[in-house]
Amino acid sequence: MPSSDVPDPAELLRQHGLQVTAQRIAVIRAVSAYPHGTVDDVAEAVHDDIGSISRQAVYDSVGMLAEKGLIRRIQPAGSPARYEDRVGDNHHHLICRTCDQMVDVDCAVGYTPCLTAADDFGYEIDEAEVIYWGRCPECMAADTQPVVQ
Amino acid sequence: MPSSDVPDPAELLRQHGLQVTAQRIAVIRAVSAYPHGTVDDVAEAVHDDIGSISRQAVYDSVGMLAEKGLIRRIQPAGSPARYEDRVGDNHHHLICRTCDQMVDVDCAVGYTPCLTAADDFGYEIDEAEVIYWGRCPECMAADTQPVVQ
DNA sequence: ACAAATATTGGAATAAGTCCAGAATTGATG
DNA sequence: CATCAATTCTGGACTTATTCCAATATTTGT
Repeated sequence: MPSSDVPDPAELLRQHGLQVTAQRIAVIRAVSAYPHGTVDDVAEAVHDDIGSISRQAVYDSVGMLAEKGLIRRIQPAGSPARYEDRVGDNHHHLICRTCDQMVDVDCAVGYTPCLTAADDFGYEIDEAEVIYWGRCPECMAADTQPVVQ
Repeated sequence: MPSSDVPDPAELLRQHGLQVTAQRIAVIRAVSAYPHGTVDDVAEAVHDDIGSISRQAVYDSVGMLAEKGLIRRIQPAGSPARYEDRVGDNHHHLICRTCDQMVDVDCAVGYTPCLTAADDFGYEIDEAEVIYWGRCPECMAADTQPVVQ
């Protein structure tokens, strides 16, 4: 992707009424570089990028960015919150139960909600979150290796 | 449901090779009485039932019961782990983003996985977890009340 | 340059879950 | 019924993830 296609983080922040700070720019870059990263992953990447950042600032930044729709917050069962910059296509995730590896899976519909509940109980449903669980090829291969007696 | 239809917790435990203890029986009863309860909810219910139980014993019990398929562990984004005794029908959940109220939604298929990923990446998929997010009727009504200036 | 508003810092605190040694209980066995 | 091994429970300590908070720093508009 040509660098001209990568939106300027500072511009993104301004467009959404957010103050531009070095920390926020670094957080955006970190989330882009490491999809599905945790706050710790992001903090580490930011540390490598601009030298240092408080955990509070990471929490504040990802929270604000997610609220504005600039990044997406996901949190599969048993996981801390994770962040990705692939937004707007309602893609799903496929996660290995053994090694926790996660891959993106396109949504057949492409927007929310992509499923209809059998009964909506009068709720105004805005999203059908889908997570596919299973085992990745590597863990399947490792699991079925013959046991040496 | 006639009480004869309610499986005896002790018998359930024995059938699954688990030792029968007062704590485990009380945990099973608590999860049945309070679907979608957290460990704290269960501990409180058990406390009312048999007087006392350690948090560790609650964690151990629900963990073991879930492993054996006697109860189900769910953990929507932003929530601690929750437990329910409605197992085997792959039902989904509908959660209010405002008040966190959760209701069960029947699965159109009734067994896992109930959806097919656009690309399975060679994974062996055993479940498509679906969570519907939105706002419940009460929160919708409260939100659209005219603002008195 | 200045000042208000916002953001960051660096801790303290809370919530959720795990680890652990010792005590208690369960259930098989004789 | 007594005994004992295995398992479970207890009551803390500990870890991870996230939030709270006062003081300080930075951004941005004037």
